[in-house]
Amino acid sequence: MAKATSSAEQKTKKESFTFFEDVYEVVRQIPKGRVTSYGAIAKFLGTKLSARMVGWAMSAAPQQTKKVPAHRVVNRNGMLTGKHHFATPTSMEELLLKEKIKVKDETIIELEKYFWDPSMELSL
DNA sequence: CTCCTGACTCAGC
DNA sequence: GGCTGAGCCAGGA
Repeated sequence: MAKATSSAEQKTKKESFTFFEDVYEVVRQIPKGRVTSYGAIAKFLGTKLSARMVGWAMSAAPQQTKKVPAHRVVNRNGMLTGKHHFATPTSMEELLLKEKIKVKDETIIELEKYFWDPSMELSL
């Protein structure tokens, strides 16, 4: 999908943050009660080899003007690896539980059931 | 400017 | 079957 920031994406300053916006945008499009992995987003953005960048971009998510449901983003195993980066280490789990997502021991149960692949959903 | 680290993932042992 | 190493890009010290 084309980004609406095409005009604001000019190289006036830096084009690096483009990657960040893409990540946030995808994450924002995650339906309620669904989750995705860094690798899925990374692959969707074409940086499949750098899933770290996705998670790293998430660390800057709260810095963004627009809120990003980073709690819906987990690692490939469904583990809430980034819960410690939230306001509280339990906020992520609680948010997921509110989404009717089963979380046990910092890990999402039946991840494939809640899994939401951007390259699949947004591609269709 | 160089080195290290990081919310990941895969391959190898 | 669990641990380690390497690859990825970007930013901070």
